[in-house]
Amino acid sequence: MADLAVESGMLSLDRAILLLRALSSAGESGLRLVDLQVRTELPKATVHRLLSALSRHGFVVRGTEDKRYRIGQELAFLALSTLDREADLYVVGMRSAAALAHETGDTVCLLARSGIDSVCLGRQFGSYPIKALTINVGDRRLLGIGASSVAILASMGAEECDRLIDTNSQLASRLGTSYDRKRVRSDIEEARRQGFAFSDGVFHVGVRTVAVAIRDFRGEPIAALVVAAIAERIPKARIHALAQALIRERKNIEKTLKPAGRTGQLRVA
Amino acid sequence: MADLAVESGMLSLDRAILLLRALSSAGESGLRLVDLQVRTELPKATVHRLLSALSRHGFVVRGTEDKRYRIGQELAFLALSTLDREADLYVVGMRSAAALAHETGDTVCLLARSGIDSVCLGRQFGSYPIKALTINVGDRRLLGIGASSVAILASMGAEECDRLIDTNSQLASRLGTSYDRKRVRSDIEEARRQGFAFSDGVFHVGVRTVAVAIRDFRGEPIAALVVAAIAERIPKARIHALAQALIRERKNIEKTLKPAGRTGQLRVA
DNA sequence: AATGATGTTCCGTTAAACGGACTTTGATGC
DNA sequence: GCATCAAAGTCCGTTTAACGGAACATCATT
Repeated sequence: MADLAVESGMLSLDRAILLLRALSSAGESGLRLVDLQVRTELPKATVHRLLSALSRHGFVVRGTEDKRYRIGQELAFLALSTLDREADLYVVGMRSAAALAHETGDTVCLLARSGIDSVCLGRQFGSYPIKALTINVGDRRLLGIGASSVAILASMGAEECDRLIDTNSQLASRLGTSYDRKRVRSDIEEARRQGFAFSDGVFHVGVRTVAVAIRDFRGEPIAALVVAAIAERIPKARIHALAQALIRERKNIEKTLKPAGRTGQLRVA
Repeated sequence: MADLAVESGMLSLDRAILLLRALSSAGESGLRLVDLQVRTELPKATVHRLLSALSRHGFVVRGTEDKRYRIGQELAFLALSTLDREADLYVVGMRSAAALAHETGDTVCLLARSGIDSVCLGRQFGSYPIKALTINVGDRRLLGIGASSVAILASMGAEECDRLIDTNSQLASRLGTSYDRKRVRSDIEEARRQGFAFSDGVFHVGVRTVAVAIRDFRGEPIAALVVAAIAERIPKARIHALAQALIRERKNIEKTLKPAGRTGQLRVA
């Protein structure tokens, strides 16, 4: 299973969560049993058994017409109770995102790290009429793809970073999507040197993005802020100004998050 | 474990979810290991083992200061991908809730059924200056407590209804909270006769509520709409008018939900 | 320092998950 | 209609990994 799972014990749970992650990445379109087989490298019977169990609890649902598996409502129901906690990543992050969107005129996204990928928590649009809609709320992307996840990789420990690149490139090759290790590594180098990540059309041609990672009190990256716009809006000369603005907001966020007693919680309201 | 778990196989997963449910009900304040022991009637070692596994994945977190367990962010991250689907319970339900709040001037909530309890999905306030804040978004309540969950119980099959009353009263007694089976049963009778549920100060004294259940295409109750206000606002004479309005919206919702191909999904936006 | 309550780890037992092989379903083509 | 293939679902003997009682550790309380 290419050690996508975490270390020790509670195997069935690990696998169940592996499936949920895969389904979550697939989003609205859902996945068939085979797809999940490929993605998780689990035997068919196992996938089937786990999906049945997850269905019973409403964590997974099957479409009535197309018989694809999708994330069920129960997950959201359980998560709702976490959605109105204060002083957490979402509230603080989105405040910064809004400020940046207003200031730059471009699209700003807040991403969180989640296992081997990043999730888009929210977006803010600036006033510039051509919006770069690179990512939707809830979208997941393997760490390594896009400036924001490069920024996240760049600010974590080298071992973990390497492990993730390995895992993700294997997974990507299994899925037939592209994941150029060398390129990812050099992007990370670059990001470490510069203090921010920059990407030019890796995901959508003609779109440039600048990103910084946000770290928790231990220094571990937990999220990222990214500004996106069409290439013409982000000429070389502007990159640094954007980076500065991002770094400023990063500082704000980290300062606000620091004294939080409990681990930062997501808020969507 | 008082058969809180569902039938067959995948025991560890069932138990893990049992824990998540308990933690979700507890909300912001979290729970200690012992509390979870009591709530789930699982042996200490088992609870501990499961919690460790859930922590590893971020489904559960422990406060850094107080060492209580709470629902982690990962659940919300996975659920985010379901949050922007169209034509689903949340969108449709909240539209009705808004209409009712506007029309009645009172507080209207949309609840969904989730296992042995109901979850508040959203609220809408009317113009009347004294708001009945009986429940917050994400709050869970055992089915049987409050008009909305009585409405839900009243429109499900008798066997399932009985089973739930048993399970919930046992659970309530374990937790030391009140759950009067006889009363619940007679409330349900009443609701069946009337076609809506009414309650007077069961949860908060001085607050009256009127509720109807919302059923899916199979006729199974999946949600409820409830109007809440201080007792003076809901004299006998007004109950029927409120019920009529609720029933009207219930029809709207059920009609809209019916043709939906995929199972209704939650949307929070 | 002692007591009680809560949290964590150990480890032998055994039931429960595992997964290879087989069966069923259903779509596509001749 | 029948044949063919892919995907989904089921069976069941094997073995592993979850289970949980008990011992140990930690923390709070007086």
